[in-house]
Parts: sequence; C-alpha cells; structure tokens
Amino acid sequence: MSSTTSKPATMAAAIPVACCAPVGSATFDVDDAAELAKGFAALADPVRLHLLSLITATGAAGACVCDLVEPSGRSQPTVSHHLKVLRDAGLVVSEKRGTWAWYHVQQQRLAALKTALG
Amino acid sequence: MSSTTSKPATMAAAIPVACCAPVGSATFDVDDAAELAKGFAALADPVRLHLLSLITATGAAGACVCDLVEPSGRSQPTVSHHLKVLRDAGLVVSEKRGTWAWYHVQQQRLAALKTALG
DNA sequence: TGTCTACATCGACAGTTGTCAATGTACACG
DNA sequence: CGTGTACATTGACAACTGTCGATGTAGACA
Repeated sequence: MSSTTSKPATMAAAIPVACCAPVGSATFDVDDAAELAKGFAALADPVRLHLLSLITATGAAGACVCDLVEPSGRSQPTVSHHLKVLRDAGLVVSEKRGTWAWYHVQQQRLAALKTALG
Repeated sequence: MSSTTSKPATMAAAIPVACCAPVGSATFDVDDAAELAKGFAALADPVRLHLLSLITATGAAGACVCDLVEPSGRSQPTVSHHLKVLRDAGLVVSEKRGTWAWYHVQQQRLAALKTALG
C-alpha cells in the first residue's frame, strides 16, 4: 500500500503525518453536558422507566404514590427514592393533595432530552 | 369540602374509597426497560456525551481515539473505558484500521432511545 | 529483530447508587 | 386526644462506576 502511517484521507486532509487534530469544533458546553447527563441518569434505571411509564399512562390525571408501589415491585421507600430522583432531574413534579402526593410527567423536560439526541 | 378521604375524582372514577387501582394498563416489558436503561446509562455521563458529540461532529469520517483523548480532558485509559461503555450500549461501533481504531455513531440506536422518550 | 505508536486491559481506590427495615412527619377521622 | 394512613427520610450495606497508573497487545517501520 501507499502510506499506512498517515491517517486515512477521510479526516482533516490538511494534516500530513501528525494525528490528533481537534475533531470538529463541536461547540460543547460542559455545564449543558452535566445537566443532560443528570437527566439521562434519571432514565438509566428500569424501575424509574417503569414508574415514568405508569405516570405517563395516567395522562393529565397524574398518579399517586400508592398507585405505583405495587406494580413497581419495590418497597415504598424505594419507590419514594426513585420518585425523588425523577423529581430532582425535573422529569416529574409532585403536588400534595390531602394525604396523597400526585405525580405528573414534565413533557417539556423529556422533549429537551429528546432534542439533545439529535 | 365534600370528601377528602376518597381520592380526587380525576383518577379511575369507578373506585370509591380504595386506593391503588393499577394505573393504566401500561403494557410494560421489563426486558425492554432494562435494555433502554442500559442505553440511557451510557448517556448518563458528561464525558461520554462529549465523546459522542466529538464523534458525531466528524460525520461519516468517524474519529480515532487519538482525536478524542485530549479534548475530553481524561487519560487515554479512561477514554478507552468510556468508549467501551458506548460500544456495549450499541451507541457507537469501532473499526480497526492499521494501528488506529475508528469510531462511528450508531444513529439507529440513538433514534430508538429518542423514540422511547415519546 | 527491535523500537515506537495506538489502543485495550488490569488493578486499585474513592465515590455513587439501588435496596430495604426502621423511623419520622403530616393529614384524616373518630 | 389517639389511631390509622400516605409518604418522606434515615441508616446501613452490597454492588456498581469513574478515574488513573501500570501493563499488555498488535501493527508499522527500520
């Protein structure tokens, strides 16, 4: 072959032998990345995805915690913990009504994460 | 007020006092959830989001690891580790060309995660 | 063969996360 | 007041994760 040392021409053609040209300028905001990562981290658990699915299924009505414990197959404190994670990530909001706490999905936040995926 | 004991009528209207009706039928596949969670977990780190951004910015050309180490601000082994996580999650694929390893984004997989968000 | 380069793997360590039992808090009701 | 219910918080523990230095591997080249 011709030259196997220099990088294949598919990359930045100006550079002869040296590697490591800055890949694209990828205007990348570190704070944004941290924020996005936090959002995705909240989605990175099957139980939380399930909870989100259950809450979403209630539509505008919302779901109270007592509706979520049994189908999730986890203890009440564990569900409470996961809901807190979802709340902290801004994926759901909670509202107290009497003894119950009602949870709603924040479609806005979900859409933002969706957008970040391209 | 009328009755503060029974759940507000916004929920399953058929149920009088008892709580905990199964929220929606939410046909929820546990295996799917685990798979999705794995994908989101791969996105749940700022460094990996940065790497993904860098690789995406190269378009069809792809990026070799040496292009990624310096801009990520991490050691080479750490970058290698993160790339493995992205690979295991199916978000990128790697191809060996001579001494270098070229990484490409799997838009298909990203789209699947996007779809899962609604 | 030997040396350099690009990348992966290993080993170790600190920090985070998922889980549950026990406990705390606040409201409803009698 | 006391009791029961709905939910949150705490404490503890095992499992997982991000990080780096050290080492391993394989191709390129002289």
